[in-house]
Amino acid sequence: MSINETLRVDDEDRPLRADARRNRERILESARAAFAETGVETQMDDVARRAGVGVGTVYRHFPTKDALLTQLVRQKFEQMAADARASIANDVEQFEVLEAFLRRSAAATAQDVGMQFAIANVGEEVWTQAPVELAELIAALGAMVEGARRAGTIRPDIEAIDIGMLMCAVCSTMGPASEFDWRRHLDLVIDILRPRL
Amino acid sequence: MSINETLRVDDEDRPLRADARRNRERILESARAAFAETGVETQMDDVARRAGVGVGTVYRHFPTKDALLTQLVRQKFEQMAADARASIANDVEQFEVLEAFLRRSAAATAQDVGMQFAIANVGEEVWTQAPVELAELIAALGAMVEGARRAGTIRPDIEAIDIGMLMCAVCSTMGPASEFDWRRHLDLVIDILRPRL
Amino acid sequence: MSINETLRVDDEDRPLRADARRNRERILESARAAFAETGVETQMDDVARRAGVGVGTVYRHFPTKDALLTQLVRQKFEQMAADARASIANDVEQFEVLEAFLRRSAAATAQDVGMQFAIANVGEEVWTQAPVELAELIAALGAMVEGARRAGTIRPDIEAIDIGMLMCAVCSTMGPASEFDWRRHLDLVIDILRPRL
Amino acid sequence: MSINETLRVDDEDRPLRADARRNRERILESARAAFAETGVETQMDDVARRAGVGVGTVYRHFPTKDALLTQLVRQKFEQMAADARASIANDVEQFEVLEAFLRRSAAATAQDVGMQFAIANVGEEVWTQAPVELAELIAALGAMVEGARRAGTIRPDIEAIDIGMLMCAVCSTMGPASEFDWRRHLDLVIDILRPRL
DNA sequence: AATGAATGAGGTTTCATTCAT
DNA sequence: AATGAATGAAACCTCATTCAT
Repeated sequence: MSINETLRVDDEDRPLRADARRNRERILESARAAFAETGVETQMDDVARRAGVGVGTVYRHFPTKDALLTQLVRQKFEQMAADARASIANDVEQFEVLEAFLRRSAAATAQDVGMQFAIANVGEEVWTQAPVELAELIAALGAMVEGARRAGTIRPDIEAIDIGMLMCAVCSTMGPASEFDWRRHLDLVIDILRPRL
Repeated sequence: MSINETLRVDDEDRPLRADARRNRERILESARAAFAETGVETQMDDVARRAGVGVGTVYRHFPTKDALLTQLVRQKFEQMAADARASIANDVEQFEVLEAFLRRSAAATAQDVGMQFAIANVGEEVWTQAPVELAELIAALGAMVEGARRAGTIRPDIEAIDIGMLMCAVCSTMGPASEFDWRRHLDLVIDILRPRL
Repeated sequence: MSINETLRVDDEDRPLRADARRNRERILESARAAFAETGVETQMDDVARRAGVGVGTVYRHFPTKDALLTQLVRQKFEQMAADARASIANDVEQFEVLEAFLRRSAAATAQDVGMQFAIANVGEEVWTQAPVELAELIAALGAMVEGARRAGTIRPDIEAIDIGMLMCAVCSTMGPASEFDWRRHLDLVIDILRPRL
Repeated sequence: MSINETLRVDDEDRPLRADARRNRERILESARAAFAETGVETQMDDVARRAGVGVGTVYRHFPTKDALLTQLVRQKFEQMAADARASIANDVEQFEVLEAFLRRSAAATAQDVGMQFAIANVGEEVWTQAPVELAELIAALGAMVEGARRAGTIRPDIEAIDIGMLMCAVCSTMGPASEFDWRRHLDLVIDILRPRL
């Protein structure tokens, strides 16, 4: 969670009281778990129960079920972006950095497919609800791509947004009942990224 | 739609009365449109209204909202499988056949993304609900892959199921609010399929 | 079924065509079985299916579910009345005739409790729907009571209607899940009827 | 209503908030009235409207229409059992106590026949849904029977369960449209209970 | 600030009855 | 006369959200 996040409520500018902040964390945590298990149809009461608070409290922090879900999405992208930025710092060959990042991210998502699908089911608007975090992620990916391109280790026409798209695609084949093998999918995708000999 | 489909009800062996068959068609057609527009939360009453029949009639033909959705899925796969089979008949280079099929299918799905997402939102079980149609589609793809492999025009480790997976992935990036360009996605995917030089 | 019954439809004065009469019989028979098994919530479609006719045909014969049930009630009382009348003919001690009749009727009803409860659940109006048949039954019981009273073998203040009431009461304790032993109930009832020493 | 009842929710161990308890009472009261008037087909919305609450509130207190009905049954038996126990306390001749109890109970039920029939129509399972309360009632009746038997004022083979059965029978002849005179029925029943001279 | 009871619009499904074939 | 497809008014129940305590 970003520095911004821990210090401020969504719309107001007052920092949260310590207990309120703790509640907020617990709610987000419970929501993540709940949506992961039950999918979008998870009920707000469930989230509240898991967090050990009343529904009212959940609503005090997130005015809407959608708002809660959105926050979850934001966090996810934020974490990925942070991870991506951190990777770049390490001074190694950039394609390898990128590949490692993709494998790490995919594995992480696979841990949490329920959540992933819950998010997807909200509808497309999710993307538009976390524009900042998404932009940051794309930026970080852009840096990797740039580095790799200079080193000639990536297919030259690949852009950062392509990477995002392909990752999303890989995640889309992860469902628990999925007939598909997302690791195979990821391998193929990484192959696309390599420059043709 | 198969011959079976148009002539018989699911469970019984009597052909449907002419008017009943017409209604059934209209319901399916309306459902397709409705789900495309409104997504899974489309209400049965809406479907009925669009089809110009009472809800009861919808329920007479499809005992459950899920059953209706399932039938839609079945039809979709059936159509794709039919298309795929028809393509093979034509005696041309098999990779080209495959590529053309993929472009056609993707374009068709793009016309109907709402439906696509409605289906996805039912949950993963969809796959298991149209096993026959799916198997037929995979079989047809298998024939193309086989032909192309013999001709050396496809990456040799590609299997029919990979094609299915990649197509699903492409479709998953189609959403109306999607930031992504599925045509680009498809191009990349087709590139994966080609043999490395 | 009375002579009246077999020759005429409820409201009209034309005799039924042979096949129509056969259908009517089958519907009544099926209805009896269906209500016995499933209780009042039996659906008209079920009755039709059992009878091997369409719902429309059921409705042609009985304008209403209630009408069908009513007819069943009528038949039941008619049969009992017929049985009662027949018993009297035999020239034996009248209390014994009565007792035998009660035991026979109760046993018969016990065979068919489902039907019995279906009838009860229609609501009280049932009584008012078969006034003629009921009156005939009461009349027959009256004859027995009269005979027994003259012989001094029945408690003198007992009237025919009391017998009807007590029989109904016995039947009400017959339910399949009933904790009660209706045979015991019947024994007690018969004891009431005897004159106090 | 037992002390338990008024202080606690069915499944949990927390006492109800004052307003919730009040609502619960009102719902039960309204339900009693509604079922009395309209019978089993009374709709949950009606109950809610009468109680001046939303349907949701009714469902919060009683998860099912059946659960609501069951609670009504429970209360009824509980009240009768309480009445029976209280009667015993008074130190008079036990047959008279029993007779008075029967007359009181019958009269009370007669006030509320609709309810009585609503209950009956749920199906036989009602008995099994209030086993505790029923057992308590039978126990109390047992005490009376025992006392009377020792005093020789009751027919010696009568058991408590017989009393229960006969009471049910009397109630079954109470319907508003009933041709029968339940007071007469009750008189006859009480006569059975007396010892033969 | 937190709680959880209350709300009630709506969603799916049923089934007695009608009516075109 | 018979058929069974169509109808659509309910019925029950859910759950996001509000609001009194």
